Amino acid sequence: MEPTSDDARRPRLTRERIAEEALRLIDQDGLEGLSTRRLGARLGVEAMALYHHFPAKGALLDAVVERLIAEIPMPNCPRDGEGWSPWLRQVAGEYRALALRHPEAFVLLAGRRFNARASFAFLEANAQVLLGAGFSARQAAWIFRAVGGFVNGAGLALAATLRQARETEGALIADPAARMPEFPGVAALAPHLAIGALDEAFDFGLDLLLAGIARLPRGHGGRRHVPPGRRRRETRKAPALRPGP
Amino acid sequence: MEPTSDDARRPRLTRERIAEEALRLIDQDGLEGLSTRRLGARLGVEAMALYHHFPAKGALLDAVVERLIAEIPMPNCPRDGEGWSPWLRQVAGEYRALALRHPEAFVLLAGRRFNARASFAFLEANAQVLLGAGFSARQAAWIFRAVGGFVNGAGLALAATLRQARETEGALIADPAARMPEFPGVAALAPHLAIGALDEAFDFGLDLLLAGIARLPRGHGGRRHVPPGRRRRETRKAPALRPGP
DNA sequence: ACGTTGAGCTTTACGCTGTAAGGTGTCAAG
DNA sequence: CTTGACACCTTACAGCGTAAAGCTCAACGT
Repeated sequence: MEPTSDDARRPRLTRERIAEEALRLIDQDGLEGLSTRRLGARLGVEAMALYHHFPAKGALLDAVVERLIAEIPMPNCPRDGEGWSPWLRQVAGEYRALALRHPEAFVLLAGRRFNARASFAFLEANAQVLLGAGFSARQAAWIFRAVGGFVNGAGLALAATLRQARETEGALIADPAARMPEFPGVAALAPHLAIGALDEAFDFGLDLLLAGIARLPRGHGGRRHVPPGRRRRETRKAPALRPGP
Repeated sequence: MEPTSDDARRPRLTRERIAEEALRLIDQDGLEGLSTRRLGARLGVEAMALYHHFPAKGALLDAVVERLIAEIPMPNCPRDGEGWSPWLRQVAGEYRALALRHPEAFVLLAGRRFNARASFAFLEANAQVLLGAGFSARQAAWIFRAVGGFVNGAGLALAATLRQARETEGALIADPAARMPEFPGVAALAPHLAIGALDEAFDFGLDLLLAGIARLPRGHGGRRHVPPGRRRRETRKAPALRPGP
């Protein structure tokens, strides 16, 4: 089973090497630039060779997602009741850093369901911290969804902004107002939505969430969360279970 | 310039008709199922005919995004200082409803920068409401980013969940715990992350944000937002302006 | 020492994609 | 009737994901 033969010539293919080169290719040429043939060429191999390591391209993308998740350094989990907030803040920051480093690949993170182990391990660490802080399972799940949703959305917006900035490469950047006389409100907000203000906007949103979470009553029951405002008054959306059997 | 000729035979192509049929096709067969040829066939036309109405497929997708945005009913904008909260809640709910109705297309909304007029008009309405409520431009921009990020992320997660549920079509659904003995935390959260709990999780996150926003000091200056916790203590990420010109 | 095996990669091929280039038909204006 | 523009069609090309079969060669049982 050992290769031992032409290591000198070619370092042999592994899932890890493939996923890593795939990520590099995405970073360089965008998601649409990743094709089995081009990836194979970079690895010194024909396209079909990849299919001995992944059943389909989708599985390869899952591996790239896992590689991205693995890039997040996990700080040592606090077990006391108060460490959860800085912990969440740091993990959220690292997650966002992925969008900065890999704007072309970030949509994979935001758009695909966690499938692989590394992703579950990531989720597990978060769950442990929240449960350890005294939140109920229900609260922890909702907190994860809320923070996760925000971080995904903000990362996606950041990635899109970076991508667009790279495309228009120094061309007509911004032109904040004056270009849209009919949208004065947008013009007023524009400077604070520009690329330089993204950091602060992210911190703002995250602080909002964390402050709200800190104010939650801890309880393993977590019977029902009824916030300041009344429940939505319009007709509730159906829970969207599949219609037919 | 008027068609007036073979309306009986074929209703003529317009950008609107094309975008609408494209959305229907995406809803039915997924984003990857949208091809110029298949779309053309549905419209009773050859693929290349589309290129007389859109310069490229990307422009068509932008039109689909615009169509989606236009689907959001905009409630009459409040001009007083308190109406912003229910207004935001309703708009957020409608936005999320898009993810429910068009799970396959939602990634377009979350992943592409707003380009077209309708999208700007949407942004403008939000800006007007927030500015009218007494928030500074900076605050309004951050609020929009925070709520927008959350709503995009949550919608994406919802869409992914719906998509996955449709794929595994009644097959091994959920299997909440027992399948992963090494991830007890995840197993504990799983029931509250399942498809039936998504509504409540969304409301929870949104309430968190809205409550936090309501607590903001109104001010046109909005000099600096320094929340309960100290600023991020780790080294700040670079603002990510493009590196070299 | 020798045939067998099977992993790892290549070859070939198919149906699909987006779209560039140029052709065709129809209709309104002159 | 001629003209020209517009809307659509035809053809073609390079590239895509991947099914199926072939090649090469180290490792193994006998």
